[in-house]
Amino acid sequence: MSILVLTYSNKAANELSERLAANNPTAAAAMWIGTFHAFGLDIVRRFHDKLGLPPDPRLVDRSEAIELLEDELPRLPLRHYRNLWDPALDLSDMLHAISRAKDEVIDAARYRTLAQAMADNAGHDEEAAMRAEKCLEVALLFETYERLMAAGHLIDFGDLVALPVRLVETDAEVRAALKARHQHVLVDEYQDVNRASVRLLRAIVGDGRNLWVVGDARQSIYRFRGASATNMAHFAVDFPGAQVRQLGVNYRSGREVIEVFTAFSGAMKASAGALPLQLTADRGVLNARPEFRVVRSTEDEISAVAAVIQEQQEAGIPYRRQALLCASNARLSDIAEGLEARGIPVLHLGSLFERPEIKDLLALLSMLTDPYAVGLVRAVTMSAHEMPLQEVMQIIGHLRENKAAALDWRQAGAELPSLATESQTALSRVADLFTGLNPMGNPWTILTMWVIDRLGLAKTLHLARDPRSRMKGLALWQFLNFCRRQPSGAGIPSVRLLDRIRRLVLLSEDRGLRQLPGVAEGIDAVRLMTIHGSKGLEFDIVHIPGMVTSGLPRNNMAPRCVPPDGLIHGSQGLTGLEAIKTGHDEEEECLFFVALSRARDRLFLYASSVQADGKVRNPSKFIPAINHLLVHPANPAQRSGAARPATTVGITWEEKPVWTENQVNLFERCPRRFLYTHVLKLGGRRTETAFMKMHNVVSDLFDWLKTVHETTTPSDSELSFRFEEAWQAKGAADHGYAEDYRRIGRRLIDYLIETRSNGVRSPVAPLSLGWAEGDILVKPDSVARGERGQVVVGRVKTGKPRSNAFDDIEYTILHLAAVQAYGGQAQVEVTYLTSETTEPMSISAKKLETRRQKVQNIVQRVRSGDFPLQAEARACPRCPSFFICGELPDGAVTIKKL
DNA sequence: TTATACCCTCTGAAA
DNA sequence: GAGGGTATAA
Repeated sequence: MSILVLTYSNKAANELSERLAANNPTAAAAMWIGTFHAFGLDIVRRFHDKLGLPPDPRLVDRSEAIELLEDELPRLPLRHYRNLWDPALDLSDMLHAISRAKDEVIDAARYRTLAQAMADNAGHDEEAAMRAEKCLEVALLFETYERLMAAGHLIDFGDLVALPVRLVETDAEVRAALKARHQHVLVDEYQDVNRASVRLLRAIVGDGRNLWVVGDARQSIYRFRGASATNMAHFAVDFPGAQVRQLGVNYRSGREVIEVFTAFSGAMKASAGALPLQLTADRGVLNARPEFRVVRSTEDEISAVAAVIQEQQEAGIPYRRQALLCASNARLSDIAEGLEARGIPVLHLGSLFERPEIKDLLALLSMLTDPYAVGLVRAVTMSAHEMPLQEVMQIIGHLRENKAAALDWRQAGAELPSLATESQTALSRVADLFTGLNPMGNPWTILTMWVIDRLGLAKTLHLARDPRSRMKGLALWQFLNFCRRQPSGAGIPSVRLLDRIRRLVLLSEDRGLRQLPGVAEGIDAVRLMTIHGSKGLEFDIVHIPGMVTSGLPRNNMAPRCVPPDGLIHGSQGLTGLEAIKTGHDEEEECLFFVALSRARDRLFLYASSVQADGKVRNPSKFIPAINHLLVHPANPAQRSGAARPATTVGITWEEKPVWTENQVNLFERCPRRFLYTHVLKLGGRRTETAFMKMHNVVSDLFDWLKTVHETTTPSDSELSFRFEEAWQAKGAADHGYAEDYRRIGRRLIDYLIETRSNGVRSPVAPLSLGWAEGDILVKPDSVARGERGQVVVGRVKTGKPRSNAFDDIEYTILHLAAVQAYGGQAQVEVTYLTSETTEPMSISAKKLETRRQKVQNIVQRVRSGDFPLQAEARACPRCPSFFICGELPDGAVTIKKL
C-alpha cells in the first residue's frame, strides 16, 4: 500500500514531508513524496535497461548542453540562428525551445514533422515561410542534440519526465508495475503541471478513480515553462468521471485582502473556465484596508516603501514578517540597495556574482594569473588594504612597461621606491594573501583560505550579528559551495572558473545561486523576492511596488525561438507565436493575483508617477478593477537614506584629451568601462570565441593594408602570406573547425580587396572635431569622389549591418567630421564585409542634433571625470572589467598622455 | 490621426 | 535587440 504525492517544486515536497512526519508519522511512512522529476528519475533508474541507458545516467544542465553543442554550431547549415559572435546565446535560445518541446513529450523527429508542416502550408506567405525555416533549423539542432546525448548516455531535465512517459504509455509491464505500487495519487498545484506530467499521471492512474488533485487556475504562473493552460479546464476530459469540489474558506487573509483579490479575479481571463471565487474569511475583518501609495519618482517609491516598513515594524510587525514582491529580479536588486541605504534590513542575495564581497574575491583571484594585476584596482578598496588610485596606476603601468609575468606584481613595491609608505604596506598586505600560491592552484582551496584565514572574513562576519553581515556571510558560503563543485577540464583552474562565471551570468544560468539556504530563515529582515519565488508562502504584510504601466503587467516578450505551430497542447488553430502570446496576458494577471493573495493582514501597493526623463507614468492597468477597495494616502510618508556614492574621479589632464569616435561610442554604452579602458588603460583579458578571433585577424589585415598598401594593391601571394601569418598568430588555429573559420575570414578579406579595387585611392587625412574640453580625431577608411562629385567618406566594418546601426553615436561623429572637412554635400558610407554590402549613412536632422549634443556632453563629462556605473545584464559579463567594476580607490589621478 | 523619437524593461523549476 | 508606452511633431 503506498500513496504517491507529487508536487511542482522541491521546496513544497520538503515542507510537506516535514509537516507530515511531525503530525502523522505512520501516514508519512506509507507515502512517496517528491516532484514529478524525482519520480521520473526513479522510473528511469528502475527501468534503465528498457531505455537503453546505464543504471545511473548522467544528468546535464543547460550550460553543459551548450558546451556539448558549441563546436557543432558552425558546422550546421543554419541561416537564422548563426550568431557566431556568441554561439552560446543562440544555443541557449534553441535549447529553451527544445526543453519546451520535451515538456510536451515531443522528440526531434516529431519536431521536424511539425516544422515541415509549417513549411508546406506557408505557400507564398514569406513571413510564414521564414517562421517555418527557423523551426526547421531548431529541428536540425534537436536531432544533433539527441545524437550527442545518446552517444554519451546523457539525459537532461526534460528527459526525466518525457522518457518515462513514452515508456509507460507503450510498455504494459511497466505500467502494471507502477499501478500496483501506487494505490492513491495526490497532486499539489495542478495548474503548474506540464503536459508531460499529465500524461505520466494518466498512464499510472487510468480513469483517475484514485487520483486527488488540488489547483487554482488563477495561480497559473509557469505557463512559459510548459504548464498547460488547459490542464485545469480539461481535468474532466483527461480523467472522465472526475468530481470537482470548491474550497470555500480562506484561513490566511483578513476580509479586506480577500475582497481585493476576489474583485481582481472577476476581471481575470483565467476566471472564464473556473468556478467563481466565493471565499469566507475565517479571520474576519481586520480593519486594515489595502493601500495604494503613489509618489513622484522611482527613488521616492523606495523611500515610501521604506517609510511604511519602518512604521509597521515600530507598530509591532517585525521585518521578517514583511515581504516585498517584484516581477523582476533586476528591479528587486535596485530596491534592495535602496532599502539598505535607508537603514532597512533586507533578506535578498541578488545575483551572487554582482555582490561586492564576491567581486572582491574574484578580482583577487584574477591576480593569480594576470601579469598586470589589474585586479589591484578593486583589491585596494578592501578595508585594511587601501591605496590611492594614482599609486595603483603607477604599479600597473610599471608592470606593463616591464612585461611582467604572473605574480611578479608582488615584488613591484621594491621596484618602485617612489611609492608612499602606506601604499608599500597596502601592497605587501595584498601580496601576503598570495604567499605560497601558484597559478595552477585549486580556486576553492585558495578562496577558502582567504575567506577563513588570511582575510578573516568568516570570523568578522560571524561576530557581527547584524542582518547585513549575515547576508554577506551567506553569500560567501553560497559562493564557496559553488566553487567547490566545478566540472573538471583542462586549462588553468582559476581562469576556467572565472570564464564559467561570466558565461553563467550572461545566460542567466546563475539563478539557482540566488536561492537562500534554510539558515537564512531566522534573520530579522524584510523578505525580498520575485512573485514567482513567493508562491506558496504567506506574510503578515506584503508590499508590491512598481504598479505602473509596463511594470505589472510587463510587456510581452516573445522568446527568440518560437515553437512550431501545433507543438503546444490545446493551441489548435493558433500559430506557435500566437499560442505563446495569448498565454502572456493571462499569466500576468495570475502573477498579480498570486502577489495579492500572499498577504495575511495588510497589503501596500506603490507606484511612481514620473519617469526619469520627466514624462508621466500611468498606474498599472490592473489598478482600476480594485481601485475602489484601496485607500489613497494624499502625501505618502517617505524615509530618505544616504545618497548613492559619488562616481566622479578627480582627473588632471596634462594635455587636452583627444579621443576617437569608437572611444566616444564606448562611453555612450558604459562610462565606467570607458574609464577603465581608455583613461586608466587597464586593458584586461577578454574571452574570445573562435569567430571573434577570426574577425580580429581580418581587422589586423585591414590595418596592414591601410598602412603598407594605402594607395596600392598587394599581390595575391603577399596577401596570402600576411593572412597566414596573422591567422597563425591570432586566429582560432587550434579550433576543431578552424578550417571553416579560416575560409570565412579569407572570404571577408577577398571582398575587402574587391571593394578597394574600385576606383583610385588617395592617402586619407584624419579629420578632427574640437571642443574646449577635448578633441575627437576621426580616421576614415577611405575618401573618394561620388557620382555627383560629392566627397564620400568610407568606413569598413567586418560584420553585417544592424537595422538601427546608424543610431550609434560613432556615425554621427563621422558625419559631422566629414561635413566639417568636405562641406555639406559630404556623404558617409559604410561597407559591411560579412553581408558584402555598402550603405550610405542616413539620419534625420532631429536625431543628428540630439546626438551632436550628446557627443559634446560626453566630451565634457570625460573631462570632468564623470564615470557612473551602468550595470547591464548583457554587456557586463562580456566586459574585460567585469570582475573589478565597482568602487574605486580614493584620490585624484593625473593623466599625462593618452 | 499618424509618424517619429526616445525611454524603459527584459520572469525561471527540475536531480 | 525588441516590444510597448508616452510625448511631440506633422
